[in-house]
Amino acid sequence: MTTTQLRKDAARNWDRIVAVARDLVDQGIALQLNDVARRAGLGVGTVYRHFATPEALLETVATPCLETLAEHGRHALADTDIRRALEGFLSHVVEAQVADPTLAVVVGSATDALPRTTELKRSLSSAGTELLDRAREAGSIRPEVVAGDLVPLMCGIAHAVNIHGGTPADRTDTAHRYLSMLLEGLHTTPPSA
Amino acid sequence: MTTTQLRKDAARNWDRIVAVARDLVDQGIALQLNDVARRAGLGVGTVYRHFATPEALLETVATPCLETLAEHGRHALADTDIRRALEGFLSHVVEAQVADPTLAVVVGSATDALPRTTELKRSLSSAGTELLDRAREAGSIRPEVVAGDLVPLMCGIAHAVNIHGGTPADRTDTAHRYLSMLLEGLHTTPPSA
Amino acid sequence: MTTTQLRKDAARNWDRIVAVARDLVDQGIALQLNDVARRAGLGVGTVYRHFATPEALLETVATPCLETLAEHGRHALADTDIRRALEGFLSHVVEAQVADPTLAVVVGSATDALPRTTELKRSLSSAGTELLDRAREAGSIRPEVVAGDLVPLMCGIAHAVNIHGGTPADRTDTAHRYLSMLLEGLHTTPPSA
Amino acid sequence: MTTTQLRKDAARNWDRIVAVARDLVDQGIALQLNDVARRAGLGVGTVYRHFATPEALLETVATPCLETLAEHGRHALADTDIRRALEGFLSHVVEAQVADPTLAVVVGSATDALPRTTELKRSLSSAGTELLDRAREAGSIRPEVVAGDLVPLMCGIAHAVNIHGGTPADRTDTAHRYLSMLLEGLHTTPPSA
DNA sequence: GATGAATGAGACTTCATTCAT
DNA sequence: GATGAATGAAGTCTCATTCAT
Repeated sequence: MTTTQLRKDAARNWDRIVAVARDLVDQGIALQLNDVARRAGLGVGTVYRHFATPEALLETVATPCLETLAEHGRHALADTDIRRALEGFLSHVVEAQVADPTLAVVVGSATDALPRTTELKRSLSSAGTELLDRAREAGSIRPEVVAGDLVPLMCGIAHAVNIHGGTPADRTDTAHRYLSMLLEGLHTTPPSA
Repeated sequence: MTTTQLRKDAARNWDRIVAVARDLVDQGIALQLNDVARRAGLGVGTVYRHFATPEALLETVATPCLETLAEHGRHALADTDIRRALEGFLSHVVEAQVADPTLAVVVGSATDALPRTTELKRSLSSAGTELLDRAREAGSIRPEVVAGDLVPLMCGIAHAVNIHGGTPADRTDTAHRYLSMLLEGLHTTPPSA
Repeated sequence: MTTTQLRKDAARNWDRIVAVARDLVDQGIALQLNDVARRAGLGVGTVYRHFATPEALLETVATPCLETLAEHGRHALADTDIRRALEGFLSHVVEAQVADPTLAVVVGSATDALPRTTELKRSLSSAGTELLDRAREAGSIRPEVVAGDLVPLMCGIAHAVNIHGGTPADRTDTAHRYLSMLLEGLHTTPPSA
Repeated sequence: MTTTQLRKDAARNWDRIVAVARDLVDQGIALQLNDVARRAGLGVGTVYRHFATPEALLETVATPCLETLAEHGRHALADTDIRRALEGFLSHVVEAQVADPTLAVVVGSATDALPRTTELKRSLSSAGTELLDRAREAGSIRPEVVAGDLVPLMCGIAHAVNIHGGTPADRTDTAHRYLSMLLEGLHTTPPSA
């Protein structure tokens, strides 16, 4: 019950808008509320009523992914293998960012349009921080890496993958390669030592 | 003498346009030729005569930095310390990218507006490739890192630094930290081993 | 009722735009959507919403005349006097073209912006073709005149009248004179023989 | 000696400009003095010095054709076969107009940029008038056709041919067909009677 | 709530003409 | 005379947002 219950038709419109927006971002098309409205077969005003700004819509589109990632974070925190926990979590994050163009924007942005976004980003951050701190305390991570570096580094990898380009499968591969390079660098000793 | 030498007044305008553009990009303002013309106190047509597209102007603004980097590349190739050569070169590249917002765009773009840009980017690429190959052959770089990864990774670091934020000095620091993490990951053995 | 019916205010604007455009073409001023918007006291966007291109507006302005001509064509086809039918129809066409500058452009253009225009031009063409074929079969038209000549010849007469100039009344006279010369030439025997 | 003798280099430039302009009009490209200058490898100022307006250049390009036609007019006036004289002259005029896009514009225009153009147009007109008057007096032309109709009718035919379209050869054919239709209409009795 | 017409600032670009060199 | 850089008005078109229906 995060919000007032919408009337049934309003809810249907909300769903259509979000679905259309999801399609657009997946095709790499920038969100324009007019455009979204036209494609959804709705009036512009309706879209504006539901989403005051393009950012709000974008964040709404990104929310399910963020929720999934937050869920992964919670699972990772329950993992007793400290190293595997951190690496698995970061792996999920990078994979998601590479697969979903909205994440890079939302995660990298300093300001949020929706409280829910802020909440989810905080949840992700704190999971990452906790996992990193544990690893650092366990001596498997170099001490100069701090919590505030995680988000930038993940966004950096996503960006590097975008520059590198390729098919979706290539991109996932590249993302894992880059992440593993970075992890090498973060660790005090190579994992395969 | 109908060479590429500009008339004195035209050269003055060219300089003003580039200077204004440089100011704008340093302030993080997107280049718009109309806007540049107004701020430079020139007619729009004048700006268009010198720079057919915003991209051409942006690349012109970036050119001096690219030239400096290319020069560094040539120096690095003359260095007999293979590891120092590569690291020094990458360090310069990342520092420049972090200090100058135009570089990230120009280096990361798949297409160039000016032949000079293409030439410089190629020069940088080949220097990087050569340095990387030498290091790999010397056994100090993991074999899975290939030449095509250098540009994406440098852009990724620049992006990470932008997300991290901070004062210019902070940003330089962060860039070096991130680069050294990456280098750790690229190397077969830690440098301080 | 999401039909093509415009909202009342939108319809009022549509009418104003078309009226302004009609005034302009009657004064021999080329249609420019910006100009039309200014004169109609509307935003440019409004004009663009209604008419994507100057051509679409021009054709809309021409449409009523084309419809009247098409109607004449249908009447002429019902006339049992084959010669009178053809001559009356062409007379109407030439008179209209001379009185309305939009017709020459729309009729003479190889491409149409509006489907309605294409439809009307086709209707006119087929009426003309049918009337001409009947006359040729009746032996009153020289066999070398084919359907594809009608439109060019009508446009040619309109153009000749424009070159000749004069008051509107003069122009109508001239048009009839030129048409009757042409008809003399088309016929196998002079009508007054 | 219609003009002050040009310096040799100026004459060379003049020739180049006219040659380039001729090429352009033959390709159906509108004359723009900037464009002409660029293609001629000359400065805009040079073109402006020689031709104050695009019209002046266009008329200069058309001048040789007009002179040839005027010459034909003089020959026709010497022909004792009155009918052949008129038809031959008009045939030349129409053929020229169809082959050379500049003629339609220059002949159809009410105002001239160059005195030479006015002179040539007058010469053509008077030849046409004289030939027509002779034919009318000889009783072979309907009395209602007056001298002022010749230019409009020739332009009308040229325009009709343009609308009709086709290859250059087609166009010449069409022009002759249309002219012979018109001549049928102008004559009191068919020529083949 | 839903609709979509209206708005108008503002970006981009072209081009005829002038004038300093 | 020749050059071509500069000008800037004017046109085209887009789009985020508002508001009457």
